[in-house]
Amino acid sequence: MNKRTLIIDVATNLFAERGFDNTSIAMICETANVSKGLIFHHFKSKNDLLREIFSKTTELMVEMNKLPTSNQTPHEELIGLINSIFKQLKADKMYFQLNLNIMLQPKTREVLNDLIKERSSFLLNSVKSIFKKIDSKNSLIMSYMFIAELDGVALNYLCIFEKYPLSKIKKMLIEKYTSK
Amino acid sequence: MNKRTLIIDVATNLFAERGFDNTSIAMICETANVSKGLIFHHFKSKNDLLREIFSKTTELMVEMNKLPTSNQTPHEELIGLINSIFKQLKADKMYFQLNLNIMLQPKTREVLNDLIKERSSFLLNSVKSIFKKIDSKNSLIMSYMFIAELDGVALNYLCIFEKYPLSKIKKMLIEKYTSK
Amino acid sequence: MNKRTLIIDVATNLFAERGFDNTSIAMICETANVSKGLIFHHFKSKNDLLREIFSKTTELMVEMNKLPTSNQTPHEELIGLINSIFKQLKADKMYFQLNLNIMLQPKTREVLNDLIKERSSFLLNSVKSIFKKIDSKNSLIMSYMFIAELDGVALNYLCIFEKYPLSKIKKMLIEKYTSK
Amino acid sequence: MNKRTLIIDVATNLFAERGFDNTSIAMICETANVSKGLIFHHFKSKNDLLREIFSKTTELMVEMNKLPTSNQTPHEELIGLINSIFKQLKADKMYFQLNLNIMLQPKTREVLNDLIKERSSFLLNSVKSIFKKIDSKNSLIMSYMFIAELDGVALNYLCIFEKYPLSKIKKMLIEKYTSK
DNA sequence: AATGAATGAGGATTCATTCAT
DNA sequence: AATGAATGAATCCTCATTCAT
Repeated sequence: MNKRTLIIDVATNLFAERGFDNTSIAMICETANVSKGLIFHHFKSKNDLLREIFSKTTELMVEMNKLPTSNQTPHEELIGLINSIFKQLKADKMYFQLNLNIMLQPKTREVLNDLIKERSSFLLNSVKSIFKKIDSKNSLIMSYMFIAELDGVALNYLCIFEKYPLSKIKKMLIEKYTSK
Repeated sequence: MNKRTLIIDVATNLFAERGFDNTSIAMICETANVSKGLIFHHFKSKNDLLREIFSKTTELMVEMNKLPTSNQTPHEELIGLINSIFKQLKADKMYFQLNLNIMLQPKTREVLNDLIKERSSFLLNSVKSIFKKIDSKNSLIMSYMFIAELDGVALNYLCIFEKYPLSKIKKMLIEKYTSK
Repeated sequence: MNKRTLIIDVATNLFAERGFDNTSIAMICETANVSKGLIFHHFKSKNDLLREIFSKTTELMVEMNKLPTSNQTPHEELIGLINSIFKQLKADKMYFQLNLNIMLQPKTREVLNDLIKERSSFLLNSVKSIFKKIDSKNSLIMSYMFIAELDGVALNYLCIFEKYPLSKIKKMLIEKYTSK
Repeated sequence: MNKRTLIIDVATNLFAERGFDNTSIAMICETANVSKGLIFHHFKSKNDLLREIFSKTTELMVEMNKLPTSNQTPHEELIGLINSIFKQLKADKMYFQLNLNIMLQPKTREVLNDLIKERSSFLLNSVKSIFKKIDSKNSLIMSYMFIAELDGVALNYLCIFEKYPLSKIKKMLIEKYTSK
């Protein structure tokens, strides 16, 4: 594996597990078995490394949204979206936590400002393009609400409640967006 | 004003504006015009100061929930809750951000672990006691969903979207919980 | 018990157990259940407290040497001295360690300089007055040797060897100073 | 000269002159003209630096004991040992004081615990292997006594008496171990 | 005699980053 | 591409001491 990629991988995991501020370059070096020099050879700074990681995730999200949904009804599309998000939520807890984390911390927020805007407007548009087919007049507000629901569930599941009834919540959401 | 209280006040503001990790003790001292020693005289550590701040907020939330709602229908109670939360959300943006922030960062999360559990279970029970009067069978899951919606809105409003249609969202939520 | 005495007692124990530098005034306060102010009311400084403690020990040693030995031979006197020192060595390990400790550390050494000289010359004279009765010509050098032996045994017993054959060493010394 | 070695050298001198606790990292930096960072780049901690220094001394002692003594009688070996120790005692007063000092202070003692045991058992065995050739039955106790005498003399010379008759003491010891 | 708030200097350690090789 | 020595500012925290009450 390419050492540059290795560094990104290791850093992503450590940032997710320990937080950005609480992960030192030295720690990344030890875990990845590379020298400090190499990290600064590949990335301009620690912030730069974070930006790269954030971008990668955005790219992945964009990619996922390109999947063909041509012969699905908008409702089916929403269900598909819900399913895939809940699946990931379970699989990559840490990863989600990292993404919330760095968007909420003032310091990292500033560093990622442009990338956050870019990603969130992409997300909003993706969802809106589905809701438009259902109710073109209220599509914007319904998209905001849809995203809020999913983010809220993620937040509560990941960081607040101990025994979160994730599947029941999912069922409830699916029902809601099937019938409506 | 008591210097101890002053320190808490100043620290709360700085933590909210700059994040916990990115606020040094020195910065708190300068802002509050007290010596470093005094902070450690009153608080065992920086973490301890954070815990005190977090606890204070919880106390405030508990206090707010004690307000008499005896002659309200459960639906009216929910509307009241939504209204008060949206009002605060607008008034104390930074404060909400701090609370999300420290619950999401692994390091602070660990420090506050017990207090987070305590607060969230109190919150869940408060909401559940309202939903029980509406639909006792599904009260738990409906409470989780209600909290997720509010948290999601807060998250999106505070940290993700730039021009968030907060009042429209509020109206939508109130409608939802009025009719049902 | 007088609080002044209490402070001396507590400080002595802590200094012995943890070393002078590694014992903070705060720690003494907690252990003795007195305020910081009180310590500085009774003692000019931490160093002053140490001097008082050191002096107390010297006084004790002087006191012990006043015991009547009128009808003993000089050899019997030496045996008595050896016995009493070994007895104390076993009983007050920590206390001996403290005394060695503060005489060896440059910082505390300086603080106690005059008191150390005072004590050691008293000790030397005490021992010499015994040896004079045995061999007046070599009494000085024999006294130095005698003290070195006892100090060396104490040092090795207290701080260096794990299973020190203290009683065998004692027997050997007693034999040596009986026959000669 | 290698900077790592320089740091060890400077630290050794300062620890000896001022005591471990009373020597700050900053002081070492100034004296050695290196940055604080470099010290922590080469040594995990201040304690780690102390351990390294202590180990070095032990190594030196082990090395010295490897000198060929094949055609010497055991008595000659003892005399040689006494001579070399008294020579060093005069030459490296500070160094000896440091070694006594750190073994007596509870805090440093704990840090060096394993190394102290290692060194002292090596020393005991070295001496014992000589005494075995003289009096195999009492070799252990005689070794303990021999070490106690030397340590006691060192202690008294270095830290207690002002005008110590070192050469007379040495002569006395040599006589004792020649005739016996 | 006794308290505890308040200070400020100094402590070890961490860390992102640079640079010569 | 890769190393690791070297830096210096910043960080949390400790501590003896003072002072008003």
